Amino acid sequence: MSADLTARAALFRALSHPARLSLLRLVWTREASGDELARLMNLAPATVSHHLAQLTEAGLILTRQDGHHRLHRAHAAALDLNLADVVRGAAPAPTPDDPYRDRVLRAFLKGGRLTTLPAQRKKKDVILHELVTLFEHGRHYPEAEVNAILGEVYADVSTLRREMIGLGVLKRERGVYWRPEADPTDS
Amino acid sequence: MSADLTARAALFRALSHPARLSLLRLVWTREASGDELARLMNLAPATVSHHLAQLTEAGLILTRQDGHHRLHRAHAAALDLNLADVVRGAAPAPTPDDPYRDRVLRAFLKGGRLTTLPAQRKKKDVILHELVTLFEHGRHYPEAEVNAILGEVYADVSTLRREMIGLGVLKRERGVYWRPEADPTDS
DNA sequence: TGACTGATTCGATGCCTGTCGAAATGAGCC
DNA sequence: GGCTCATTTCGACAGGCATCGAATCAGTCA
Repeated sequence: MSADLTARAALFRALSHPARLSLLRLVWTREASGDELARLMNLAPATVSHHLAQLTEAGLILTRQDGHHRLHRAHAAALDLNLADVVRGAAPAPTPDDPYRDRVLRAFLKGGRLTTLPAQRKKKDVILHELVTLFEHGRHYPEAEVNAILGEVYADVSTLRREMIGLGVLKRERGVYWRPEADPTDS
Repeated sequence: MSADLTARAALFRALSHPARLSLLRLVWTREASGDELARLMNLAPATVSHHLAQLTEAGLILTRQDGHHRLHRAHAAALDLNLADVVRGAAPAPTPDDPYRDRVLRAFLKGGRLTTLPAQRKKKDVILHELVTLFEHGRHYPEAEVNAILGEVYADVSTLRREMIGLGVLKRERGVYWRPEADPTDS
């Protein structure tokens, strides 16, 4: 019953640019590396990487390492859906696993500690969503305990706190903190 | 065999915003008027109108007049497509008729003459695409003939010429004009 | 016809996105 | 370890888009 219109919109958003459709079609039957695609499409490698990242995040492209290259191919099965079903919410979640999330977590959380707080918003959100799981639902935390918990992970505790409040994954009132039940970024 | 990635991307673009998905779902089973939708979604009527226009242009919503209201409903049949087919180009054109195009043409072309050249780019493009059909494919036109043909439709011939060249629906070289085979806005 | 009401358009504002060059990263190889 | 090449990230810029209030338009009813 999770409507989650934003997630569905994100799927369509990934498909809403001609260059990305073109990319998908190019890797539909055979694998191709990033700069091969860049050459085929007359785009800068950076731009292709950008588009591939969006397709990957939507779960529409799979990637494997092969020597110096990284080979991409379309995840055709993920697209075998009826449009109307997706719009109405009858189709299964289009992104079963989230490779982007994994990449971000691996990149910034090393040995259980946060190396840097990402500046890019999407990545920061991933990190904050992950870190807030350190708090239990339905419990109230005094600021000192919040600081202790976050301090295990990252030195600049106050920034983390502020960012979590800003994102809404953590709530504060009268110096007491808690983790709200509903994720504010959902539907 | 027409790739026409831009048109396919446009379909996805129409679906790529949560508000538009929400609108589609609201009018999936029952009709609703614009300001009813605005109230339901807590958006300004202007914003809803904007989103409805995009959905309509993509052929996803049908509208009929009823008393003081204009009632909208989802064109569910237009969405009964397989995502992979649309991406690969195997699905039939998602927008069989184009109500937006019709509206623009009716608004600006009266009695076979152009009343005003629209300032809004999307509308101007519609008009220019329509007017360029006055020229045959594979023929070369001296400037005088171009002026004569366009003059039948609109007084400011030089602006029309310039805009068509700019859009790429008309080509010029050494004072000779012709209509290129491929629509530059396709593919 | 005139007036009313809902819908659309216009104009402004702020955010988001596509694009690229340059710099940083990372994976293989010696 | 260092070298090389592909890829990604960063920073910047331009163009596009969502949103709204105000002004305009259009259709209906009296």
